[in-house]
Amino acid sequence: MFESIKAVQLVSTYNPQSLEPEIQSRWQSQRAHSAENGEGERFYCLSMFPYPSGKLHMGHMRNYTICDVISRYQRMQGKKVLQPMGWDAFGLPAENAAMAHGVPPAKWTRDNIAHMRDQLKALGFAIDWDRELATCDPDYYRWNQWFFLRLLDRGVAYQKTGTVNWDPVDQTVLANEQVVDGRGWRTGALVEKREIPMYYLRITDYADELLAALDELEGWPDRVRVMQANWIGKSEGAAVVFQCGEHAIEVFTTRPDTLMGATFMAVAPEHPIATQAAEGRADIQAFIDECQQGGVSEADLASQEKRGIDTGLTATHPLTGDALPIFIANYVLMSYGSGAVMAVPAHDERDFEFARRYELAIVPVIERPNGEAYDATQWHDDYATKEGTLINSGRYDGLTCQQGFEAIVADLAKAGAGRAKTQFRLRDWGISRQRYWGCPIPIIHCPDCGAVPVPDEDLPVVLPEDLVPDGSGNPLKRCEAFLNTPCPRCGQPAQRETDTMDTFVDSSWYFLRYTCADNDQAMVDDNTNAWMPVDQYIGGIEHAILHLLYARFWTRLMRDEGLVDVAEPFAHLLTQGMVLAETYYRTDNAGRAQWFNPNDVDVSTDQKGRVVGATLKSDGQPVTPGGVEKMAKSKNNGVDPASLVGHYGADTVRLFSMFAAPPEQSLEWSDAGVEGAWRFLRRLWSGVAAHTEHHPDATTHATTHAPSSSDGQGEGLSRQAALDLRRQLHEAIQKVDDDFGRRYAFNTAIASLMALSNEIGRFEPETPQEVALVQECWLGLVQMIAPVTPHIAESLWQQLGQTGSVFAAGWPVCDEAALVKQAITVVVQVNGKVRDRIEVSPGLDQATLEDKAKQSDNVERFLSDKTIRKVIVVPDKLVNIVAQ
RNA sequence: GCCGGGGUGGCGGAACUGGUAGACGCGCCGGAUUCAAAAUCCGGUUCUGGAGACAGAGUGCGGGUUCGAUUCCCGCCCCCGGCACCA
Repeated sequence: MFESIKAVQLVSTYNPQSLEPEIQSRWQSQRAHSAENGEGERFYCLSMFPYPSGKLHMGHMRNYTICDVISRYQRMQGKKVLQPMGWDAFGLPAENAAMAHGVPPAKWTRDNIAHMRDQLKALGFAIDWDRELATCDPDYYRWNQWFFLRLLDRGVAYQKTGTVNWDPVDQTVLANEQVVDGRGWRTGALVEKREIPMYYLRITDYADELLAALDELEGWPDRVRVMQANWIGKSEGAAVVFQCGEHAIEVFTTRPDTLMGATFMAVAPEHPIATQAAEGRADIQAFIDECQQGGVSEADLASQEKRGIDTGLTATHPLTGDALPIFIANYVLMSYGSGAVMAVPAHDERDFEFARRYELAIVPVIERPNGEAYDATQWHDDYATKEGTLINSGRYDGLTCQQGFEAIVADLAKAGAGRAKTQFRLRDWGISRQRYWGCPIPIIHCPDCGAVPVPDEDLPVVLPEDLVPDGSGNPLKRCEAFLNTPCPRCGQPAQRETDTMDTFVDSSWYFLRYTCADNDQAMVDDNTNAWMPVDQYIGGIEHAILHLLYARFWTRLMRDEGLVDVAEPFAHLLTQGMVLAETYYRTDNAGRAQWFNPNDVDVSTDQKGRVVGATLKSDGQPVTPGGVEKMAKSKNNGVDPASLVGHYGADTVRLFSMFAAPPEQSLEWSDAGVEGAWRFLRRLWSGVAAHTEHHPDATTHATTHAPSSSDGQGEGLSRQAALDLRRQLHEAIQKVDDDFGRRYAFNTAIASLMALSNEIGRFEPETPQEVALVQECWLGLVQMIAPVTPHIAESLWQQLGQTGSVFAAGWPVCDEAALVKQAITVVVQVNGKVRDRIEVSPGLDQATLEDKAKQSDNVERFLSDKTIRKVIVVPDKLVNIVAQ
């Protein structure tokens, strides 16, 4: 026995560096991952496609491993699986790289794609590479342009002005990301808000449908549905008209019941009333100018100090006729509603703060639900109640909020000063970007004909790929060859639109294109309807709102154009968590932190394993742990998947990333944890090797299909240890099937496979039937681990005497008969505290269980001086004796 | 500021429908093997007290419901994601 194991170790060691490429080339030559394979039901398994930033990072690796495990599991269920891959290849980072290195974005992007494609292939994902696409290819983006023209025809796409960040030094539009503390990231200049003409898509026309359909998206996480619902933000309220001289100012309020408590109005700095008020008033103009500074992002606007200025103008309250002062306020957004609000400081927290600051009247018009007096010096959350009774509201006094709402809206309507109104928070989608590296908007500007659509036969409008941006505006504006073209309508010299499309346009329909990537005649075709909707979509939670909402919207636009049947593109959604790692730093003399990669740091622990210090490997001097953070360049805590794959092989890295955390939670990277995954695979390898060496005949009765109860497995077993092992195998089959197929709890599935592996290793077969059982166990284990670690599984499958691919073998079948237990453990509690555990046969009746529980010595000890009040019996589980 | 999520041993996590808190892995401690080390194998490992049997405490904090709460309810604290031009 001892010698045979020794021999096995000599002839057979786990060497993923040679094994994995060999298995991968076999898959490739057999076209194992083509979506054409398989007879069964279709299963479309999709990952959010990567931005080709340079090299694969851990977030990609995690995303695609989850997708691959699900794809391979579904394939083992006999389904015809589509798992495609592509590149979200337009975008800002390519322009930044171009500026830094003087290389055109196109070259940088395509080089990155080539490198990252190789990295993906080394990870052994079952991707159908025949369907690969990149959004920067004219073959792809021509359909963006073609469809945009359809949207223009239908009036879904239209032009209006929008606000952008303007860097006055570089004379360029900045992305929100490029505005740091209100200043341009390169120039440090104070950023200004600037209005420019842009193209928009009428997503607001679909607001109701996009909202209502969320209820039916049962395969989506609740949190994503809630976030989207709140983003769309449907609110029922009233439009109320205030007169200001000859101007009518319309505002929207969700609380018309508080109208009698309105004591002032506030308008956005860009509002026409503000512009009017600034005439001849330098102080007001100065305030407006100040508001024009800084970035346009809502986070910046909403978190800044609430400030305002009195315009000196007043508006007439539509019901009381009172003159309300009109303020310009920096917290009122021109882009939401009408850019003006009525302020009811007594019942709105922001208005309350503003009124306190500028000493404006605060008039409570709802009684506090708790009956206490209104305290105008301090905000209390119940001031925003909708459950009170109206006061100080003239003839509305005594009404409930709901009654007041209706009565006041009715009176406003009668007076022609308002009406009930539904308002959405959602705004139309601005798709114009003043950038080079994107899909050109197919418009030609003619001095006579205006904005003329490019005729379909002239598509695609091809983006020149040799330009290098320098940070000062869009290089397309200086590219004569692109710019100048005759007007398609009148033929005289005209210029192309130089704005490109938001990259969210590219990512709003790429999943449709995978189904027909080789079709050069149409955007989508019959294959699209055959594959759609996507059965399982996997990607980062950071896309919960924008990308996923735009994709839902765009799919509806294509439905309404008659191009696809479905409205909802993604039936099931899994939002994966981020990948984190420990950070280490030192602070230099200037107080700046210098960050060190975890790979370059040694950590020391005390006798109990607690971390007591960390030192830099290169100099042995201490570094400070900075906590666990998202892997990022700025904290230098990124771990490169490619180098880990080089060291341990893909299977180890895949196994660790699926084992260390459930997919929806953040995953903390740990080199020691990767070692653990590596050890497990080596034990698995040597366990199988020992079995096949020691029992070579066990593998000669090999089957080419999954073992199941109908094969007569399990017959002839009598030893309890053998029955227990077989039960553990079949419990694992049940558990892993549920974890992979329903729960997506890959971590617990792997845990039970590790436990099963430990049990097989402990078991020493004594009869030929028991050897057959061990063979059954190894086969089942290899099949079940295959979706996670496909390379080692293919190899072990063959070593166990099976022919063909483990993925063709299907999924092991649970034998219910094997699950039956002889004895179960029942917990006995006294007053809710566990005092004993008793072994009983299953299915015992309540009275017997209760008696057995009371006979326990330890239980008697706790009951000695007490009277039993009540006994709760949960059959096969627990007895709780309540005593005093 | 607004919307959403999270917080359990030294660490990652498990406990799926209110019923044994800590599966599995890492780390650490002890042992075997070794001239020695690495690797490997075996045992232990929530904390406190106890030689042990066992007892007490314990799931971010404070309260509540319940025979029983990591799980449900109320109030707080901290961390993370998104906020419409990063992708």
